[in-house]
Amino acid sequence: MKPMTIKDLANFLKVSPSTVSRALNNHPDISIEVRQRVQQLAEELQFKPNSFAANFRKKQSKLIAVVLPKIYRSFIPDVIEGITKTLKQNNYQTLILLTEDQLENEIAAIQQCCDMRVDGILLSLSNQTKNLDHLTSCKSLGIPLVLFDNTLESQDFPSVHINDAMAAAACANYLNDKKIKRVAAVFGPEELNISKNRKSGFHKALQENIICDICYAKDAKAAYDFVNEQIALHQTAAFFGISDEVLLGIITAIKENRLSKKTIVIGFSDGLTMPFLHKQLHYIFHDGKIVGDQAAQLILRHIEESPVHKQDVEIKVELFGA
Amino acid sequence: MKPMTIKDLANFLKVSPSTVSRALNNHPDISIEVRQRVQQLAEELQFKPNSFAANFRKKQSKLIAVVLPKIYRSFIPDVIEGITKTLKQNNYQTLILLTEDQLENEIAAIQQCCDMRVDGILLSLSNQTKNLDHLTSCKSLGIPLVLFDNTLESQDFPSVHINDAMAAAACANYLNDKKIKRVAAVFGPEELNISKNRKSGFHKALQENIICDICYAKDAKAAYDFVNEQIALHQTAAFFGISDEVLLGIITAIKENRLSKKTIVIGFSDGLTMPFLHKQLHYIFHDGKIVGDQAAQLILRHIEESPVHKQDVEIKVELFGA
DNA sequence: ATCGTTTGTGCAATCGTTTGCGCAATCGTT
DNA sequence: AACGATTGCGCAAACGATTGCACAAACGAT
Repeated sequence: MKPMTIKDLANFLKVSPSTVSRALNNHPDISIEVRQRVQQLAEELQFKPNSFAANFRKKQSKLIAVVLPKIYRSFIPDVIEGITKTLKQNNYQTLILLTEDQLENEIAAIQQCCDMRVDGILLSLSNQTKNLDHLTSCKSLGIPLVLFDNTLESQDFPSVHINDAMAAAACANYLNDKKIKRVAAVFGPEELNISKNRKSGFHKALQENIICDICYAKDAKAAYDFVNEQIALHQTAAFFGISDEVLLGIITAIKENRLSKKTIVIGFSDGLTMPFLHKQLHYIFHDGKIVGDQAAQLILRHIEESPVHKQDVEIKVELFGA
Repeated sequence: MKPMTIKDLANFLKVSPSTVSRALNNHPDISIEVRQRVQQLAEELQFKPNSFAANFRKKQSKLIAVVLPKIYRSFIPDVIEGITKTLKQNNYQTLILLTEDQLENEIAAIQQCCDMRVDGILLSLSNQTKNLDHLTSCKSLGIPLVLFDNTLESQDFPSVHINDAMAAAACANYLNDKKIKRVAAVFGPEELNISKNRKSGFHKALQENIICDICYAKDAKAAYDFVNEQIALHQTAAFFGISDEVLLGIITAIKENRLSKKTIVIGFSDGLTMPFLHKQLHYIFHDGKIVGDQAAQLILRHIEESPVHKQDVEIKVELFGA
């Protein structure tokens, strides 16, 4: 048997389809009594309007696409959680497209989003992405887009992220206060904007008399090797790690060297695994849920109040730890 | 200016809209020449058919919903990666709905999926879910659904997961061979089917003369506390952990007790963080990508070849480690 | 009683693609 | 040459909800 339509409901109630439609949408033109009668019957019969038809007519999908490189083990899961939660509350659904850090996939994903007429796009750039040329189609189609996490400065698209430079500076200042002589700093892939910003913030704040060895680690293993090396060479006793991934390498290395007690470790973390693993960890609590929530709110604002002036969101962070 | 339609293209090419539509869809009724002319112009003008209209007409969304409790730090990210990759290759997009382990959210999510007419649903049960009654609407609407990871036996819906009992038995056998006297086994939340299956498999295989202390840990901290306790009480030197989460607790505890070298740790892991953290770890490699890929393939089969006979997929796993 | 308003409802067009069916033109067979 | 089969394309009717507009009824004010 065919699914019910608005017409069926209308025939049954002896009103016109338009009335049913309006009643269901709480249109003020319809009298309270009729509205209730319609809604009640719809409820009883479990009638669900065909969303294809509605989307088609209204030209909106109630879909927001989240385009990102990969669902890493930390941070991103929280971001997605934050996004879906906020979107759901506003009757939007979340679409996930992964780019695997390939620019071509990112381009294809954006194209895909445009083709399927999503109502908005949340984008975290691949680390191959050097400019925003591939986003022109969004712009011309009028699809709102906000950048989050790994972003690029842009006139056209707002972004949401923490103030990486300032947060990294806070870490540097902590180390300054500890009067250390030397620190080993581990960043992520060099091309990532996050790496760049955190690195420059860190360096600007770090006192000049502190020697700083640096490394761009693509994964925990690379950080681990670097740390072992540094310990062997300089008995380094202070480490800065840009992410949970590299902190894992750092912490594993100092534990294996039996140095966990006397070593300072500081960095960026989502506050779960790493602080548990190493109780003395000091960290900038980088809360993905907030980033996700803010990004979602921003895109919703752009969807609903058409031309909003471009405005970035900068999330405040704090230094936590023992 | 309005976006182009098939009609515009048709007028321009002096053919009928139906011809354009068929040409674009490579319908064999259309001659090669016409087909090429149409496709070429479409390409040049960057014409994209309105997917709302197409979906509406064809009654399909090309959307698969993935409904799951939460994006934990391990395993699930891989599952999602596997799912999206396979679906994308088949021109489907992935929708994420999180239930936060609440049955009511799960019910609402399923309802939502039905309302928006997704083409299929991949569901990992919340741990409050004791039966599959809320899935009847999918059944009656004919929306294919496959269960994955945390599942329940069902006549109606196929499922994909590893053979938990057998994998846990493999761990037990490893311990049998090591001639240990005592083992502490840490499971996840008691109500999880995964916990139940792994536990019973483990116990059935474990030799009777081995003393086994068990614990249901809701997180790493609980596992950690339990392990510390066990070490204090019995100098336990063998541990079994059901997931990366509890393994983190176990490993952290034995490291803090300076026991990492002489202690056997075995369990289920996604093969990333934990084996890195503890090089001596033995683990059942529980690959989320494969689970995701298989689940996606299964749902696609159900969508495309209408009534497929119900058939579960059991993924083979192996014991890895030092 | 008459003439604006307001209020509530229905009519019918519309969104853009797909698809069943009809129909010419072409082809192959005897 | 005549006839059925095939090929290639167009016509027009869907799909089901939304919405601008028309319009009747009810109302209030003069």
